[in-house]
Parts: sequence; structure tokens; C-alpha cells
Amino acid sequence: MHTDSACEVRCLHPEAVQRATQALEAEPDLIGMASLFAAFGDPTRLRLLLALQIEPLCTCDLAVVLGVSESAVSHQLRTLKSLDLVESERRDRMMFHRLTSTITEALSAVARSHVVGSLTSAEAA
Amino acid sequence: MHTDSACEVRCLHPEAVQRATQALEAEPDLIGMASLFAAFGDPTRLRLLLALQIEPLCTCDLAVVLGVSESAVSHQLRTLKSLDLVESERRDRMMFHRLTSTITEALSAVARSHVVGSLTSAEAA
DNA sequence: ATCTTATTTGAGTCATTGTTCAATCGTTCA
DNA sequence: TGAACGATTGAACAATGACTCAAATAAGAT
Repeated sequence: MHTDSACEVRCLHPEAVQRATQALEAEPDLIGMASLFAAFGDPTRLRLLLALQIEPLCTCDLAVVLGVSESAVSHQLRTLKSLDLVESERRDRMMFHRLTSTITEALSAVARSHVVGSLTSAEAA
Repeated sequence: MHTDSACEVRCLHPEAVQRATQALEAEPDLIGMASLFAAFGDPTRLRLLLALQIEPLCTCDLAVVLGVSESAVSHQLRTLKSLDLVESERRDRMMFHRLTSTITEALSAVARSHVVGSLTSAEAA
């Protein structure tokens, strides 16, 4: 089968296309990376992660901090746990949730510097 | 108005909640950061950004690489431009798009290391 | 100026997802 | 054992968003 010989496709720079395509094929964890970014891409989840950067919190504390229901927190925590971003431990009657790694710090630092950089260059007044 | 004196809210660790809340209030660009992560969180957009990491490409080249319509590429580019991730320049008859900064490299490097770390610890067989 | 080419835009559609509500589960204390 | 509490789950819903198709725009070639 000929994938790129379709008649209506106009590929103007075949070599460049091939280089880019190969680069993407060499990225096996692309979906995993996108999922990770998507987790950070929701304001509620990002705030949850940043809150846990200070100290571990229980579900209902998180609900108060984030201003959503405890159910919503639990749903988001499930997502974050599946991505190995958060781990939980029972203490007293409640579950305490904490970050598993420093990736939250690393990613948010990079993002923060880009955003403030864009803002200052956008102000420029 | 009393924001936290609602009667049905049970706040088990008021001091911890306050610390977390203050930390979030000290993050003025939180929405901007979340928008940035969300841009990286879509597989098509992430692939687009990684493709541009190799070299600048025109719209229809990107369409071939990503396997979507040129219209879809253009829509995604609009998003990425609004976030100062991509800039475009006309050459010959076509628009060439390139990354504006190295943030794609920085973010993807952090994400990649976390994903492979999670995979290896998940394998463990 | 006209036609062609590359890109952009807008409308519309379908899938995804973040949320709440209600019900259930699991622990702990009486 | 039973009651209370914290957390989790599932269903339902609203909102967001990614895509295609069709039409419009912009710039180069004839």
C-alpha cells in the first residue's frame, strides 16, 4: 500500500515531512506525555497539585481549598493517581494525599517562567 | 459576605487549608499556566510542537505529518500562537511556522522523564 | 485583471470531560 | 453490632473543544 501517494494530497516538502514524521515515531510515550500535560491543563487539578506542594491534605480539606465538592476532588485524585502524580495514605479517619515526585515543581516552574515572559513582552507599555 | 463560614462545610485542618489557599493566591498566572499545559495536553498539538522542534514547516506539510486536514492545523496554530508558542512567516506561497522558544523542549523533557520513570516502575517484571 | 494556490475562517457536529447528586463502601468509635 | 464519618463510585448533565466541510481571504503566476 502507498500511504503518501494519494492523489489529492499535496506534500510540498517531502524530506522535511519525513524528518518530522520520523521524529514523532521516535517518541513512543507521546500519548503518556500528552496525558500528563492534560492533567496539568485543568485549573482545578493544577491548583490541587500546587496545593499539595505545600503539604499533604485530606480529601475534604482539598475540597475547601479548591471550592468544589469532595466528590469532585476524589474524581480528580483518581486521574492524578493513575498518572503516578499523587499517592494516598489513610491516617485517623481520613485519607491524606501527597505528591509522589517533584515533577509538579519542575513543570510548573517552566510554565511559570514562560507565562510571565509572555506577559511582560505583551505589556511592553 | 462570609466565604468560609458556611455551616455545612467541615474543614478539618483550618491551618493547612489556609496555607494551601494562600499558596494558590500567590500564583497569579495559574490560568495562564493551565492554558499552556492544556495546549501540550492534546496529542495532535503536542505532535505539532514536537514536529516543529525539528525544523519549520508549512501548513500543508504539518497536515500530512499529523494526518489531519489543513484546516485543523490552522485552527491549532491559532491556539498555539495565542500562547506565544509558535510564530509564522510567509515564504514563497506558503506560511512557515516555527517555535518561538525552547519551552517545548524544556517541558517535553520533564514530561518524558516522568513517563518513562512511571513505565519502568510499573513494569518491574 | 484573472486564475490558481495556500491558508484561514465560520458553522456545525460529535466526542470528551469536569461537575454535582445520590448511593455505596470502608473505618472508627460507641 | 450498629451508628457516624470520611471517602469513593456511578449516573446524568452541561460545557468545552477538536475535527470536517464549505466558503472566504491573500498572495503569486499567467
